[in-house]
Amino acid sequence: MDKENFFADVFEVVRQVPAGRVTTYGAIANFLGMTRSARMVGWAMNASHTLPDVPAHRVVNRTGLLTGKHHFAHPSAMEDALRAEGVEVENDKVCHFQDHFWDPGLELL
DNA sequence: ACACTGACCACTG
DNA sequence: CCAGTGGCCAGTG
Repeated sequence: MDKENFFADVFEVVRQVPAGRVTTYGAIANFLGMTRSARMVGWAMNASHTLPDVPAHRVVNRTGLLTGKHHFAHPSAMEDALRAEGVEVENDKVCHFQDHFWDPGLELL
């Protein structure tokens, strides 16, 4: 765990998220021990484009809202990708979010 | 070197 | 129940 590996940690966790599942910034931050730094997690996702296997579209806020959809190549890319994986998205929000929620510290651990 | 911003979350009133 | 405020880390102007 080096100083610069903060992003790598986030990317790695996100990379472990199975298709059809969604996680939250807070869950990742909490898993890394930075519950209060959830903002950093989202900001780290900004560098996710540097890696090919970082499904940022599976990362949403704690309400299941696709907050970062506007940061994708296309605004609809996020919900489109989620729908392609079987995740129901309505009004830029994940339906049955609780059912699709994937906690790294609960299932990954 | 200082200040502001950012794909957020939790607590308090 | 809804609104407001604080906190965290790192990067950029």
